[in-house]
Amino acid sequence: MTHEIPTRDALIEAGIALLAEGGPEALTLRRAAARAGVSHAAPAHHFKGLRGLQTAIAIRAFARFNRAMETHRDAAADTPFDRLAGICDGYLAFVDGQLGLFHLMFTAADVDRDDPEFCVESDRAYSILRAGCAPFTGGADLVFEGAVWSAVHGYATLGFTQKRGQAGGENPPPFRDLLRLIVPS
Amino acid sequence: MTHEIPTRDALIEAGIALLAEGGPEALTLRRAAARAGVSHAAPAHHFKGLRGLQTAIAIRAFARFNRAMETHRDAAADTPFDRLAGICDGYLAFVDGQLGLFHLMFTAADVDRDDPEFCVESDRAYSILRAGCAPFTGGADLVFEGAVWSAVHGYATLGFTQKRGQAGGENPPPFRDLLRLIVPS
DNA sequence: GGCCGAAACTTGACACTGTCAAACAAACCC
DNA sequence: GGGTTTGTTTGACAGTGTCAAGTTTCGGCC
Repeated sequence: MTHEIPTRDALIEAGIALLAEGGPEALTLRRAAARAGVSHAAPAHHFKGLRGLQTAIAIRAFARFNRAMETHRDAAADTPFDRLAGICDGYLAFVDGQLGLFHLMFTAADVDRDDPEFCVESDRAYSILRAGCAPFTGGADLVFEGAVWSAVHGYATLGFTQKRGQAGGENPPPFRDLLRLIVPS
Repeated sequence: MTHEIPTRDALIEAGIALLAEGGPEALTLRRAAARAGVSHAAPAHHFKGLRGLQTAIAIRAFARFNRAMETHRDAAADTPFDRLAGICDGYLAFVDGQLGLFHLMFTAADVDRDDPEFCVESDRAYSILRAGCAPFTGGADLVFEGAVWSAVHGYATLGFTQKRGQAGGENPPPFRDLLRLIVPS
C-alpha cells in the first residue's frame, strides 16, 4: 500500500474521475481501464473484480472524508458545539462535493465492507465523530453518538444538502439547527 | 392505474420478488420478464426501460411503506410520543423486512423521482411523519421534522437495524432512545 | 359479420458489461 | 542462465439494456 503499483493507482484515480463525472453508473472496469491506458482485463488482475475496484475506491474515499471532517473541525471556533458542528459541516461538504464517492462508501451494494483496510478507515471516521461528542457526554454514549451520526447521515442522504428536500419546495433548514435540538442545552 | 394491465402488474411483482431474493443486483429486465412468463423485451414496452420498471416498483413500495407507518402508528398507545415512535417503528420495520425496496425508494440512482405518481406517494410519506410531529410543535416546524426524519432515515441506512452497527461490535441503541433525545421533554 | 387500427407482445440484432483462461513479457532470484 | 512470480494483453463467453421490425390479439365501428 505504501509501495504504490502505478497501474493500480491509476485505475483507482480513473475510477474516482468516472464516478465524479457520470455518477455510480459510469464506473466500469472497462472504462476505468481505458482511461488508465491499459487493457480491459487489467483491473481484474489488480483487484479481484469490480467489487475489488469499488472497495479500493471506497477506502481512498473514506480517507478523504476523514480529512474533510478533521479540516472543518480544526477550522471551527474552539467550543465543543462548534467543533462538533464543524465535523458535521465537513461531513456534509464532502457529500455535497463527492456524492459518487459518498454513495460508494455507505450505500453501494457491491463493496466489501469487511475488508480490513476499509474497516480501519471507516472506524476512524466513527472515532472522529465520537471524539467530537465526548465533551457533551463525558465519555462514550451510544445514544448521543447514534443520534448525531444518524441525523447527519440522514440529512445528507435525504438530499437536504441540495436546494430541494424530500418535502415540498421549502428550503431545508441548516443542519446546525437540527444539531442544536439534539445537543443538551 | 385502477385498470391494471395483467402483464404490467406481473412484471412489477416479479421485480419485487427478485429484489427480495437477490438484492438490487438481481433486478433485471430480462429476469423479471422470464419470471412473469413473457419475452425479454416485454418490460421495455410497458415501462420505458429499466428506469421505468424500477420507478414503478418504487411507487408500489412507497405505498406499502406508508401503510407500514400508519399501521404501527395506529397500534401504538394514544400519546403523541408513542404515536410518533410508532411511525418510526413502522419505518424501521419496513427497512428491516424490505431492504431492497427501501434502497430503490430512497437511494437507487436509476429511478425517476420526478414521476408524478412517485411524488404523490413520497409526499404522502412525509405528510404522515409531519402529522406525527405536529403535536410537539403546534404546527409545521421544518427543523423538528427534519431532525426526526433525518434521524430515523440515518438510523436505518447506517444499518442500526441490524445487529452490527457502523461502530464496533456494540449493540445499537434502540431508536426510541434517540427519539427521546430530539423530542422536547 | 368484417375490417381496421391500436395495443400487447415476440423475435432478432447490437453494443456494452464482468469474468475467465490462456498466452506473453519483464523482472527478479538463485 | 533457468525458473518463478508478477504485470498485462488477447480473445472468448454469457449476460445485460435497448431498439427496430415483425406478429399476434383485441376492441370498437360501419
